[in-house]
Order: sequence, then C-alpha cells, then structure tokens
Amino acid sequence: MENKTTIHDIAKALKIDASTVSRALNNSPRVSQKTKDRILAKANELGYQRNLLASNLRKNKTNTIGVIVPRISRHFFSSVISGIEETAYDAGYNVIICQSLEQLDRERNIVETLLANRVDGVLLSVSMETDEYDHLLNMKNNGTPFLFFDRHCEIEGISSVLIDDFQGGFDATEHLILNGCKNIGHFSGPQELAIYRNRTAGYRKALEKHKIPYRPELVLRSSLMENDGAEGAKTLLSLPYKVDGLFSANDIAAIGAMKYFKNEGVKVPENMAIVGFSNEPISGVIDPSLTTIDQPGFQIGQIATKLLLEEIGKAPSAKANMVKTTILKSSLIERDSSRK
Amino acid sequence: MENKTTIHDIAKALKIDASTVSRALNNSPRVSQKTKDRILAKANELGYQRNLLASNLRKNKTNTIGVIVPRISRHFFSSVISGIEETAYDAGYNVIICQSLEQLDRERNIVETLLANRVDGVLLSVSMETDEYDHLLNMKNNGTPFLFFDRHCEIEGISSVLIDDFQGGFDATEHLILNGCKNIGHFSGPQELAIYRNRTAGYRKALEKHKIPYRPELVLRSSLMENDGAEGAKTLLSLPYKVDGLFSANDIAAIGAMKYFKNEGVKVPENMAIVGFSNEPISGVIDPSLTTIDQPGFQIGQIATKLLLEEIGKAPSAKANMVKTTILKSSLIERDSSRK
DNA sequence: CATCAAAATACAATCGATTGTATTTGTAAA
DNA sequence: TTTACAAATACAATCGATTGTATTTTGATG
Repeated sequence: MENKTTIHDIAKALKIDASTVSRALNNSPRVSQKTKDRILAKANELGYQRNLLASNLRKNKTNTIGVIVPRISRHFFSSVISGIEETAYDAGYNVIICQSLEQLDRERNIVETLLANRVDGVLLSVSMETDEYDHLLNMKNNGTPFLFFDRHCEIEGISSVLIDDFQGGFDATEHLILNGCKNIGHFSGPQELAIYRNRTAGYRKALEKHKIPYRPELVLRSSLMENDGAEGAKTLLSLPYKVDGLFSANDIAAIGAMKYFKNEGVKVPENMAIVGFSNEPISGVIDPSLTTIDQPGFQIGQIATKLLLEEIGKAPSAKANMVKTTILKSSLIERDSSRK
Repeated sequence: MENKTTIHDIAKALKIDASTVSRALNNSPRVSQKTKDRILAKANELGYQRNLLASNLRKNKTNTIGVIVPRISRHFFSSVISGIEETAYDAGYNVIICQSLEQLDRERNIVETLLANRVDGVLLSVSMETDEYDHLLNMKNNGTPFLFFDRHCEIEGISSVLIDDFQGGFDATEHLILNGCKNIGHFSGPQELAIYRNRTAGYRKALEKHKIPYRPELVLRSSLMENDGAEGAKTLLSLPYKVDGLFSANDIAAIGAMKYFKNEGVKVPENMAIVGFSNEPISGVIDPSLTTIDQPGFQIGQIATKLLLEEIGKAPSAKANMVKTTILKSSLIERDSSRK
C-alpha cells in the first residue's frame, strides 16, 4: 500500500492506455461504459486517488481560492469565512484559510505561498501592519485575481466588498450623543487602514452635525487589543474634563476599556456610555452588554466569493473594466452599555 | 505579464539549460556563483515564481500539513492552530486549515481533498458526528501519517495528543461537591467521542468518591450548542427534586444554561453552581464569570505538530512501533459561577 | 462480403521542476 | 603543449495526469 497507485498502474493492470483511464475517471463520453466500469472497479480495488498536483499542473487550474484574514478567531472573520466556504464549495472550489496575525511579513509570506501553489484567486482582509503593498502589486502583476473584503487598500483595478464604516461610525457616535453624551472618546486603529479612517470620519461627522466641538485628544490610536482599550480608558480618565462616552472601533478594545472602568469604579453606562464595533459574541454576554455595530460577515463572504469567481471565470483582457466596490450596510445593536 | 515565467524562460533568455536554472534557484553547489547571479537577476527581472505544483509533484513531497478542526471560531481550536502553525513554520512546513463544522460528510471531503493534494501529514480533531472511520482508515492505508488531538478515535497505530478529560471531569465535579452541591446535573456530548465519555466518567468517579448516588436522569446528552444548554437547563429544572449544581462538558452549553437560569430567576451560583469546560474567553466575561477547565491549546498544537513531523521524517517501516498517546493536564479556573 | 462512418482506444506531447548521468570547460601539474 | 581531474554545464528521464491527434475496432448498410 505504500506507493500511491496512478492511472498508469490501473492502465497496466487492465492492459489499456493511461489516457483512457484518465478519460474514464473524468467520465468522458469518449470511453465506453463497459470500459469505464472495469476501470472504476480496478481503481477502487487498488485504492486509487487522483493526484491533484499532477492534474492541476497539467490543467493550469487548481479550483482553489486562498483566503487571508488577520485572525481566524475573530467572530466577524470566521463568519466571513463561512460565507466564503459555502459559496466556494457550491461552485466546486476549495478554500485555503490563512491568518496573518496582523503581521505584514506573515501576510507577505502567505501571499507568496498561495501564488506559488497557483491558487485561482485570493480574498483578503489586510493586516493592521500593512502599509506597503509590494506583495499585493506583485499579485496583481502576476495576473492572479484577488479582491478585498472589509479591510482594503487603495490599489487600482482591485474590487472590494466593504461595509459602510463611515455610516457605522456616524451611527455609533450619534447614538451616544442622543443618549446625552457630551465628551465622547474614540478608539481608532492604524490610519493606514481605510476602515479606521472612515469610522473616525463618521465620528467627526456626527459631532459636527450635533455641533459638538472635535477634540483631537479624545481620539486615541492603537492596535485595538484588549489592553489597548484599558490604556485608552486610563488616558480618557486622565483628561482635565469629564469624558462621558466612548466609541471604540472594535469590541475588544471597548471591552478592555469597560473592564478598566469597572475596576476604577466608573459606572457604565451611567458615567460612561460605550459603543463598540463588530458585534463579537462576547459583547452580548458581558455585563453590561455592549452596544455595538453589527457587520453582515456571512453575506460579505458570499458576495466577495461570487465576485471573485466571476473574475476568475473572465478572460484576462476583460478584467480591467469590472472593478467594483460593494458597500454593505451595518446596523447598530443597542444594548445596555449605552442606555443612560 | 499574463503567462507565468518558468525556469525554461529564464534558461532561454540566458541561453543555458533549465536544469542549471533549477539548481541555481535551489542554491546548489554545482552551479558557479557567476551563473547563479545572472540567473537570480534574470529571475527577478522576469518576476519568476516557482511553481510548487510542479516542484512538489516531482519531489513527491509538499511540505504541507493539513489540520482539521470542528470549528476555527472556537478559542480552544484556534489556540491549537496557533501552536501548530508556529511549530510547522519553524520546520519549514505550510499549514492548511480546514473546518468540518461538526459534520461527518464534510470531514470526509476534507480528508479526501487533503490526500488528493498530497499533504505530508494531517492533524485532526474529529467532528461530533464522526461515528464511522472509513475515511480515516483509508488515510491510514494510504500511508499518510496523521495524528489526533483532543478529539480522537480508537484506531490502531495512530498517536494522539489529548488532555486528561477524566481528571478534568473529576475536578469539575468534585469542585461542585466541595462547594456544597448535592444534585449535580451533567451535560455531555456524543458518546462516540472519548472526550465526552471520559469527562462523564470523571463526573461519576467524583460522585462515587463523595458517596453521592449517580442518577442517570441528571446526565443529558446533546451537541452542546448554546440552545442545547438552555434546553438542558429546562430539563434539569423540571426534575421532581432540586438540582443545585451543573457540570457542562463545554462552556457554550454552560452559558446557554446560565442564560436560561437567569431568565427563570434561578440564581447562579447561589441556587445553581456551574462549571464549564474549555475556558472560552467569553466565560471570563459573562456575569457571573464561569468556572471552567482550562486546556493548554497552544501546547497541544506544538506537541502534536512535533510528533507528526517526526513521523513524517521516519521511514514508513519504522512507523509501527512509535504509537504514542500524550496526555496533558488541564486545570480548574475557579470563577464566580461556582462560589456559593 | 466490402465499405464507411462512428465509436473506442492508443499514441505522444505537455504542464514545470528536479535529478542522475553525460559531456564540456577550465586549470594546474607534468 | 599535453594530460588529468575537477568544476561547470548540458542532456534526458521523470513525477502523474490531461488532451489533441492518430489509429483501430465496431457495426450498420448496400
């Protein structure tokens, strides 16, 4: 059993040609049913299993798409992945899931490996460190179709599927304002990423609409990990005036802040109303439950995959004129952390 | 830029043989430095990128391991994956992550695909539905090394890296007993899986040690999803005597139960002490925080990968006598849900 | 029974890289 | 300059499957 059986083994056993075996296994009409039956039986008997390396090499097609996310453990990304897998499997594609862990060098390596393995296309949401695009431009020049979802870069000719981060930021902030907040802190992420710039822009727009002056010291930038949230909370409390609201660009940092506030005796939501972003499951369970912005992850995955597969199907020449940015709506989930 | 450049393109451009190009790119001592430099420069110029399909086919080695988990979104599994990736990358291996979503047919497909892609080995934690092992036996006969972690099956000759579920179940249950619980409910999973049988056995052992009679109606089997927990909670409340403790074989079901109890006005931990299993991040954040059993996921991933890579390195004949079951300790994390 | 088209199968090239063997080149010693 | 040996490079087979083309087989028809 050690050495894997090939179509040549089957061919030899039946004294026929390997090409006939190949066609039979692919159910080609060029092989008679009788022969197909014999081949299938023998293949079964020998425990034959197609070597996709050889097949894909010859066909110059892998029927595989690569997916790169910052972390698979984030609920939002794992929902996107579910949407991707569903759509891809239905279309006969396999999916390779990779996580950059928010590191640019890992993202570079992953892109390299996916290309070397000749995936037919790539869906990606860039890492927080991604401030150089060489690897992505390389992929573009290479002719491998790819598409951004959620976290994108400005690269000409590349489509993306996004949510309306501006609106999300606006909704979150206005919600706090309507709940009586006057001085609203904001946790943002790396400014290289459009999603964070846009959430911040939404925040500013809401302030502006309600004639609340923008104060730069209220906007804190970090990697939005849990302890970044705690530190941000500390910073906000150290300001010479009272901060009474917080819009965090993700749930994790919001929770870090919430824990810090709890520890310091700052009551949420009474003294500090909080809104997060992403609707991680944890945000519905923490006490008080966290108001947040829900993003349709599964749907993003579905749409992104559909677009990518279309692009893969198209002739290379036809690609230029189908760049498209799809923007999906997010929705505010009102919970206890913001109800004064 | 459309058609990818190959070593033949480089060879032609430099009027040398493709074999020399190949050797140069692999830094073989058989090629002079001068030629290597010329080749590298040209490769760069043409944007050459090795075709791993061809390379792996020829070498009959992919330097890739497949990982199959029930769900990537479970914290425990994503920690295991981190451990796997770290160890694998350090050894020059790539990792393909797949999720079975607890479905046997998906698990079968994944195994099939990984084998067809000729991964060098597989690490897997079986789905809850896995009560037939045909696909695994097939993989074994096929000669592909694999190894179970956490959720394993009884297949001769296959190693596993597990945690001590019996001890975990025992600790959880004894902890409840020592906190004064008299009638302890238990949520278990599919009995096909040893982890759940063992956790239940630990539960029974703890009862026995403390001379508490075992009551079969207190043991509820399900898929341990959140709503299974809620339904289990309902069942426990409907019993003719008062249940005052619950050991759930995972955190998710424990949380489902906790929410149900909260809704029904059953106070946790006063009227109902609860212990979960796995230490999902959510369990530290829910109110009251959930006592649970922590499993060293990252370490499991590291060890499992190390063992798998060893097995991959060995000659096939040497494999038989190195079957090994590694059992790691779990630890009780005491939180509020069990402090009476 | 001969003819011919259609059906079935065989032949051979190919995908891109690797690798054992053969040949050429270079260089130092005789 | 020749010889000899090592260094550098070329040749050719190979991995396993696919696919366009060529050949053989089949069976129907006159």
